[in-house]
Amino acid sequence: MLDVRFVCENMDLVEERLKLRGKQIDLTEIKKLANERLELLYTYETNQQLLNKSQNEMANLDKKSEEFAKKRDELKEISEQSKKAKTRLAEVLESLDKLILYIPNLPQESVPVGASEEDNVIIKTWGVKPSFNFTPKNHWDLGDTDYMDFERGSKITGTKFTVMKSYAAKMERALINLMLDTHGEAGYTEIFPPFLVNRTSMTGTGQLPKFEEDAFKIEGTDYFLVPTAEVPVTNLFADEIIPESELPIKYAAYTACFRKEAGSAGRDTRGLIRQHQFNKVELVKITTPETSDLEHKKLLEDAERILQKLNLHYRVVELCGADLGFSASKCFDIEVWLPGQDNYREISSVSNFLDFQARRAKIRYKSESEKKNSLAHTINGSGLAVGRTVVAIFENYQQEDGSIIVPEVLRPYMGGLEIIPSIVK
RNA sequence: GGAGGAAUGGCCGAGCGGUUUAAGGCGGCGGUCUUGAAAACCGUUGUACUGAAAGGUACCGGGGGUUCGAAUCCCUCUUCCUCUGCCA
Repeated sequence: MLDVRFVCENMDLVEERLKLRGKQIDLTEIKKLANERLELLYTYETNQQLLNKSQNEMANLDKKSEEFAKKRDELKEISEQSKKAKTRLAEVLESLDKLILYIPNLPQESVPVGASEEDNVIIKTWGVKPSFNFTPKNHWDLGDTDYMDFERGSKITGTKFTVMKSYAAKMERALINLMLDTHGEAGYTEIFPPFLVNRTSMTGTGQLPKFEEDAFKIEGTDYFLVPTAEVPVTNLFADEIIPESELPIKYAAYTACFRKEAGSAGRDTRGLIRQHQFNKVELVKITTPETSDLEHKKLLEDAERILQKLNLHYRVVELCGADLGFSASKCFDIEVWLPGQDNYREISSVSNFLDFQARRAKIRYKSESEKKNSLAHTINGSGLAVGRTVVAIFENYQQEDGSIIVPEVLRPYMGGLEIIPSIVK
């Protein structure tokens, strides 16, 4: 969330920056509540001071004296006023929280202006599109049903759940290991977190309260299925103060991810692209404000490395204001080339949140030079979405007969397998 | 799932409703002494809000209550430990 104080003192700037997201947001109610908070705080603290100062006096008075009774009644009056202010203060804070938690992060100044994803800016292209002397197939034509069983997935669970089988199942597992090993070599510590998180964690990283309809909730509990490993891993440091010497913290985590995909009904109905459950390896960094921009760019490179190892053609786009996620201040998407769809598709999203998540989750660090505590910066990115990587391999490495060449770097992870036999009839 | 016990500062550990301004110890930091170190001694020590500052307020697992006044009494929730049941 944004700093209430900053919002009140820079209302014009904040409104201007939020416009980059294509949204008009009214901040006057926030300012009103913030002022009331200060007034109440003053009333409460003045009364408390009076009460505290009377402590010794009361202790030393004869409990049966008239003076004691008189003083007691006097203090009772003050105490009641104090409690009233405190109650009202709690209400004001709650309303204030409610408002501020729904306000998205400010886009960084460098973020391109735009109205939709059409306005994202391509900043890099790596590799070349593979050429085929035949018409490349979709991954579902290459995989259905012996490698990817869409129908039985729907039967046992529901639509947008798929059963991975045989070499495709092995490839999911192999990719997870390849990704975790690669990131491990780059200095990321491996984390295997719980797949269920509580409401506080979901709020800390910004999935709640605004996007509850996107999350799967376990009935009868306050637990949510993780929509991304970002949630458990970033919240590892919630409510903690990290010594600066330990920064940057670099974590890599595999989890299954669960998303309701509310609002995207009718899109990507076929194939593995959009699923309610998918595997993902996520990279998370906690940094100081000074280094977050650099670490953001380095994290992008770490994610790109996987595609480079797999020799998959991709491009990097910087998201324009309108396409930016709620918590992000700046975001790069990596889009892999999918010949079967004749299109680039997002396979990784690498965001810098600055102190937006840190303020929500209370992730701080102790500065060595100044000996004070400050909010940390958080960064994360997919490294990569595993299911979509399988899609990319199937479509980019297909041969005319429908068999699929296993990328060399993946072979040691698949028992030396070189070719996935064709099941195309 | 059942039965007990516990929760106090970075850590350990005291704490009869009002000199608690949370004792004491350890650790950390600074200093004295020393060629250097150790030891000893002295000082210091968290977080948030508020304030220009001095300072003030709050925080003894969370929330509520009793009281002029709660770390202390009451209710409730959570977490951890021990024993026990079931279990990959």
